[in-house]
Amino acid sequence: MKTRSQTAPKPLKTVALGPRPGSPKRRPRPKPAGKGDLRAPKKPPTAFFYFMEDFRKTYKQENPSVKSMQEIGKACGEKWNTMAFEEKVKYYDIATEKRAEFEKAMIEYNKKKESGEMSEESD
DNA sequence: ATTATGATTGTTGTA
DNA sequence: TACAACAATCATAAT
Repeated sequence: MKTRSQTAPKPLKTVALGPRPGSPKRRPRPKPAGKGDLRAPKKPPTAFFYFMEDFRKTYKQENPSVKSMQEIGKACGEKWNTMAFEEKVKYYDIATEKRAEFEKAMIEYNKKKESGEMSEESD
């Protein structure tokens, strides 16, 4: 089975990967306190995030002194850009599968919503 | 105690 | 085509 890098072949493009034009402060995330749509499937992490999961472990092992994620984030980005495409494909595959699952979950979520989630809140 | 912020790239939706 | 917003993480600052 070969790597099904469907979306992998071209990680480039999109908008300038460098300094994005006009990047104002990202709006603060809504407080999780409101248990509104906890059942709504959230966007799956991207390949980069999966890579970060592994990277964090390694990074912490070699740099137990590091504290915040910011340094790790930079290190991740730098490493990611230097990573070989073949190694990236591995993460792209995971992300791709997760996206498919996410879409499926979204469909079921919509169905459930129409089913009776609106009038009766089980649980 | 609780919440927002900081940085990183990828994916997606909208105009 | 191009931009805006959001995904996880977690120490830190602020209230």
